[in-house]
Amino acid sequence: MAGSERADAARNRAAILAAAADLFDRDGAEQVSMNDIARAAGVGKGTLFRRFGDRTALIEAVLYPRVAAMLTLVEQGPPPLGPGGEPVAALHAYLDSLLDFVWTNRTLIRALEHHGPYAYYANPSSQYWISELARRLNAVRPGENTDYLTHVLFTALRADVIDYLVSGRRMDPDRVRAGLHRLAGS
Amino acid sequence: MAGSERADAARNRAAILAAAADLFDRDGAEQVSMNDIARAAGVGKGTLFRRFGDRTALIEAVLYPRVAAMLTLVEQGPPPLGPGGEPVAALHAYLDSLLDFVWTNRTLIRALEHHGPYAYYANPSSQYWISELARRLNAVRPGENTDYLTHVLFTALRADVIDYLVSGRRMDPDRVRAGLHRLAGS
DNA sequence: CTACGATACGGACCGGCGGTCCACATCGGC
DNA sequence: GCCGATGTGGACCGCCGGTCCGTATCGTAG
Repeated sequence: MAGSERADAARNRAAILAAAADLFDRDGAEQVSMNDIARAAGVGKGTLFRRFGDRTALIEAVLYPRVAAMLTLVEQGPPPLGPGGEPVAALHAYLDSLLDFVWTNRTLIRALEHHGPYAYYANPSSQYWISELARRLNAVRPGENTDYLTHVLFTALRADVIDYLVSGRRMDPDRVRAGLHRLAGS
Repeated sequence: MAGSERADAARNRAAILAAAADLFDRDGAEQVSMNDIARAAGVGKGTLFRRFGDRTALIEAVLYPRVAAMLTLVEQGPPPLGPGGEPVAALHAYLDSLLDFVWTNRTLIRALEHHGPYAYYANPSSQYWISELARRLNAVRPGENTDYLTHVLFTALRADVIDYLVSGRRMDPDRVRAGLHRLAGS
């Protein structure tokens, strides 16, 4: 059957994704080598690269379902996060969700951030989060130039930044949240 | 002579620093291996590690004189950047200087940013820049809690962020500058 | 049930990295 | 000119991400 996946291949793909997710979440993505993942999945290294191409793609594949879940909430969920809500509430709900998402998946996202020059920003998901952020900011501040503010807010939502503030500086996550909302304006 | 450096050792140290600075500035620090530097300096790899310990320390050593120069201006130069100026002007002069410093040395600073979890923030220079920023912010906004704002501003001054905005997004550096000043408040 | 091409497998292998080690060379005070 | 302290350089180490290819497995056509 053309375009379809052999049964053993599908089994291995699932095993690799599960093993990678486990190891990444437990040890931090930067500490886990491709060999580690292959061994944990009970699979040869070649299989792993054949399925996913390279390390970055594997990380993105692990992250993908979590991105998709959040995307669904943003695009089709109930207000204020979903469409149809009042602009100020929509903006704040969006910031909260992003903050939560980044915090929960910080080890994976950090690994993407620290790969290549603009690799993280070039990621399609990032592009989407940024443009959606710009949209919601503009709805709250029509006419204003929110370009720079958009990027500052997005940068303040980087995993390494949040992680540094919360884990390194022991800043209360609610303080971070409040700071973000304050920057975004009422 | 105890504590002193043999003549050949001093010569090699200078050669290594010069070669490293050249290569880093020309090719971007992330592209340059320790072997490259050793070869360019006409020195064995062992010598390079004996002098500087590891890659991070070498990068810091290359950056050090530039940091020291800026430090002198901040601590002993004429107002508004140096001490004695009016608080608002002092803050804005400081932001401008930091922006300029980061942009000029972006390849070196990026290399530090992408090393270990909090390596960049743990760097003594960073600690100083941050605390000085907090001081000047507080002088302008007495009584307010400027903790989070301080870190957001400092993050907005990361080399990878500025580089992404200016080189990647083609944002006018003056726009970045204006945005920073706006965030810092009048 | 068999035969057979397409597909997938796994681990030896590759080049290059940061970092270490140590037999040997050089330096410089006496 | 002697000789211990200091410095040197490149072979070497373990590990990384990524590739290659002889072999095993799959699933279909007959």
